[in-house]
Amino acid sequence: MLTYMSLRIALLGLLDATGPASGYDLAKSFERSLNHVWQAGHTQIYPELVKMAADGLVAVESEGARGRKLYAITPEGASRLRSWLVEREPTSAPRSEAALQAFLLPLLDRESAIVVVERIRAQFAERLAVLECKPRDTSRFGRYALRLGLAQGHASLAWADETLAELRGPDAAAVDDAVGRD
Amino acid sequence: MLTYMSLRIALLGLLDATGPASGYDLAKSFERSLNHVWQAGHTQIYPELVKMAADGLVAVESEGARGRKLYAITPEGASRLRSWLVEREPTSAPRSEAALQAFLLPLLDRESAIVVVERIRAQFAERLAVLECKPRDTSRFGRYALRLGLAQGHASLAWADETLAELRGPDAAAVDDAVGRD
DNA sequence: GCTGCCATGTAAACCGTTACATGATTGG
DNA sequence: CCAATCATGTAACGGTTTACATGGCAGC
Repeated sequence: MLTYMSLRIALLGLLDATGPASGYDLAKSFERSLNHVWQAGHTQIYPELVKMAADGLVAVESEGARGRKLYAITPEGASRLRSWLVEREPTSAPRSEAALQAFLLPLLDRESAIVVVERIRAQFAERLAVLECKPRDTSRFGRYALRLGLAQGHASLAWADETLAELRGPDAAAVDDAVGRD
Repeated sequence: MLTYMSLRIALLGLLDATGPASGYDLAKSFERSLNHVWQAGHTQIYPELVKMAADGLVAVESEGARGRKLYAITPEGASRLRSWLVEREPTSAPRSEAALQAFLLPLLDRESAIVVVERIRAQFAERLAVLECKPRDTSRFGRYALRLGLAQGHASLAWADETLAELRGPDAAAVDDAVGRD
């Protein structure tokens, strides 16, 4: 019955933190700063802003060129945002294709398993690289989530390296050392 | 256009690994072994099995008492499963309410932030405790995913502890400043 | 004039959750 | 006999993705 409305919260959070913004701006913000935490495209954002305006959580502050509409958070919206943050017990619905592949690894022969783990590792590494490019100090907003992402990313990479070492076996250890990781 | 069909893969994986099973059995398996990797309830599983049978990926092997239907994976299904595992580049669509709360922490005053992080920490700890209860050696199936979950869980807990220390610690003034600014 | 980005939206299809619904069997 | 568990399903709703669609403005 309960709808979680996390998309609303994310939008309210961005509006509260960075001031009035258009749907377009918010979509960009999702791409830039929130993509490792929550995802949403403009096709989800535009209708949601309309509904949120109807519910009094945001208001159109001004309309600019090219039909650009600037939304601002209302006191009601700011209040709801803080209530959610303090009261909401976070739920986790893990759905990770990488973890699913890891789960099913024993179905494969050793060679194939190594290929799969290498690909998973590459993806973890890429994700981590993206996070490590982000400024850690300048934007204070989102820095806790950034650190959480970094911690999880490093742990995931370490898992991939351990798993590869195990799959390649003790004989391969010497080769590993000589060639280096990755 | 492409649907990822990860639910199908998960079902095929379980059928391949543990032999023929009913929808009910599969729902239990999800709860028991796959819940930290992929989630699905019986209302999703039953219709999906019917569609998979129509597509020739599984077949009803026998019907037992109480209308119990035993599904078995077909050679076609096993082949598709392995192709997916070897070829599929895993995609991640992160949607974590805990991370969202972490992201928005700077909106709160120090006291509230501590309460929120404590709750997040408790949930990470609970998740980890569940994983640590699972047998690590007996069932080799799923053990790689289990280790991945443990690694990520420990990293998440460490993040919570560090964050709490920072929020409570002598640097806490910096957080207050950050909240006050802008 | 063309390319690319700004800026907004709608509609259909798909995936997942919640609620509803039914009946058989086992153990106390 | 009653409760719990086994066992299967359907329907409605809501959230997400993909595809479609439009037009303004800026720089080359």
